[in-house]
Amino acid sequence: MKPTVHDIARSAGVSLATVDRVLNGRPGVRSVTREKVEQAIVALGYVRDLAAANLAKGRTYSFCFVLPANDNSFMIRLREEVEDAIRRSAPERARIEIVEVPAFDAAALVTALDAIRDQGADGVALVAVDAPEVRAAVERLTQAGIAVVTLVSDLGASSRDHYAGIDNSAAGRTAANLMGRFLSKVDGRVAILAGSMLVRDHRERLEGFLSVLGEEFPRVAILPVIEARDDPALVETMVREALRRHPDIAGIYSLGAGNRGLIRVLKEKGTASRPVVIAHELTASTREALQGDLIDAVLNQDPGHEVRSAIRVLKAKADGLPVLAAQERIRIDIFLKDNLP
Amino acid sequence: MKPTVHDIARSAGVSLATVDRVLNGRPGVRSVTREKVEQAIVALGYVRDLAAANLAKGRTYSFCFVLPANDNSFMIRLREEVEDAIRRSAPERARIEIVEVPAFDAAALVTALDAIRDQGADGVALVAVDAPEVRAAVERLTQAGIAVVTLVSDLGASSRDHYAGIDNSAAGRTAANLMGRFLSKVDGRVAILAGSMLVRDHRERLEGFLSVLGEEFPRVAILPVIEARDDPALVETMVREALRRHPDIAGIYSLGAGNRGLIRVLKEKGTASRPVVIAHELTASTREALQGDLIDAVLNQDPGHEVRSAIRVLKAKADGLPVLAAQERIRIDIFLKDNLP
DNA sequence: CTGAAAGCGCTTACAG
DNA sequence: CTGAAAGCGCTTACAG
Repeated sequence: MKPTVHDIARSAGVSLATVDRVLNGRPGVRSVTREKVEQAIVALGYVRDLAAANLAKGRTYSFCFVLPANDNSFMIRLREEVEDAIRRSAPERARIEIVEVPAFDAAALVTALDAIRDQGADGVALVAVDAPEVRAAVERLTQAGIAVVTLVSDLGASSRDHYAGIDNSAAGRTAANLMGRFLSKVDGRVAILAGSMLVRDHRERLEGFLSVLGEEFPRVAILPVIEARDDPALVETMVREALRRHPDIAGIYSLGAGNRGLIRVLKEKGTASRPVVIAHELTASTREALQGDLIDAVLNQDPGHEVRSAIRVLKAKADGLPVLAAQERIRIDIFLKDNLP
Repeated sequence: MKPTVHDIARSAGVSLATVDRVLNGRPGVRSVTREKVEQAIVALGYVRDLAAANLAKGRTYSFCFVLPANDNSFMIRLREEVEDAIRRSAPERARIEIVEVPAFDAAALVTALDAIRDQGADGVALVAVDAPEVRAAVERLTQAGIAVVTLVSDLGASSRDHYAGIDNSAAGRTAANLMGRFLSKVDGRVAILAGSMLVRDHRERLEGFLSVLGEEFPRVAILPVIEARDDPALVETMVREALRRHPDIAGIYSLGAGNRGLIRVLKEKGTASRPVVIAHELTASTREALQGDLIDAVLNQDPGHEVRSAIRVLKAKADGLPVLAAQERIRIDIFLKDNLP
């Protein structure tokens, strides 16, 4: 039988309360007593039953997800995944709330984070806007003992406990590698479509893409980055304009959201004469475009995994437990039309 | 406050024991009583605390992993992941055992499965050899109320509860798509390297590869499949021989294991004059080959995810709980040298 | 600094 | 068919 606190108490000749004090590193135990208990613990090979502990504590976790009120498909999915988690969280003694803030708005994000700190919570997950004032607000949260996980987009050099998202620089490099190999002519021109350089994920993808393309496919020319705020309508206009001005565009790397707009333009061009296209995030529209041969590859991050991972990490932090790095690494999915889930 | 069994008992005017009987669908409750309780349950919006239930039951899960005694890197990793899980399983009231059986040996697998059924267990995970007698043994397990999960390689049309592995047909199709696009000449010759046609995963990869290559890259010629039993030494000999007989091989798809042998041959040829190579499973050697430009892409399944997923599913089945399909889908990782983890 | 007792939410003999 | 009581492994006031 697995040893319990009773076994330790008996073996060390102390009471349950004392065992508990030692187990939880609480003060008020003479060091001789503490040592006796510690010896019993290793001698018996005791490992504590966390479920029982949490039950006794009546512990219920309280987490908050701060999400941008962005209406692109990816953010909508992300919100749905959090809502699903909320539905499942009832039996797991966790209370999860969603707070929406305007997209790409550091000030609003800071206000929301400070409000959470004032209310109190065990942990916060946020899609970070990469700005000094956000860094400072996160610092205030961690100072207050609240665990912080960045979601989807990270915050550079901050005190957040964990980042639940993909390596965006690797994603950019991967996109460049595929783009270079998929281009039929070695010396085409490539257009890059981004949302905003205010968020770190877009900046990192861009950087990664440019570096690999520059090193390994030096004859490919790159047009100035098109910044379309992840807005389908704006994307559509700007891509149309770019293709008009540069009819020889051989490839498009869409590293942000709003791909619906891009796909409308591609559809007009037709499968045969469209450029090579690599986009991010598998949504209803990119999936359809992949199947309809309008897009060549989609790099994806799984919002369900990100949300579940963020919650697992917040729980582990709240319990003071280590996180299983391998389990929490969010992978870059590469989808061709052949491996769509 | 979340309602508990006490609240239901009070609200329905019955005892805890009766509430428990209704909750767990146990017999011996008059239907009037049962209905009173059921009404209270919905009225209060009760949801049971599984952790507390398991604690009270003193439930401890007993699972068994049946793994092939294969010494390729992938199987070694898989075993290590199970061992890690065993280490972590102590606090989670689960007892997990590993049983080793000779690789590609249906009879030995059947013997092992029947032994487990006789001993008793809550669930079994096995790397299936796709044979009728294995199917029958699995049937006997599920008949005995033991949950069965196939791991890495599935068992066609069987009564297994779940498959924790990738879609191998999609993996083969994806490999073909990449191969077709990566080949510099549209009309090269491609060699295929497999382990054994006795395991379903290899057969499915082959099928998927051939179908996409045939449809989308019809001018690519395919050489007869080389079957090398996942054995590095054998792989080395056979690949060397193939390259000697067909010096014009432009691509190699290695859909099984034993890639160390393949990589030795590639190293001799040198980065510049080697064929396009797509392989499976990220191991120390394929990783190094990817970084050293000896391999172009590696399709991977994450053994850690597969093992953890198998355990989650076995637990859910043992508890009679639904599995979260989205969470348990094992993805095909595509690694280029740019997105290595 | 230490311990006896009650309790977390559920289940399980046992008695009636 | 139904209920009172004890217990799962841990924690928490409270008393000393």
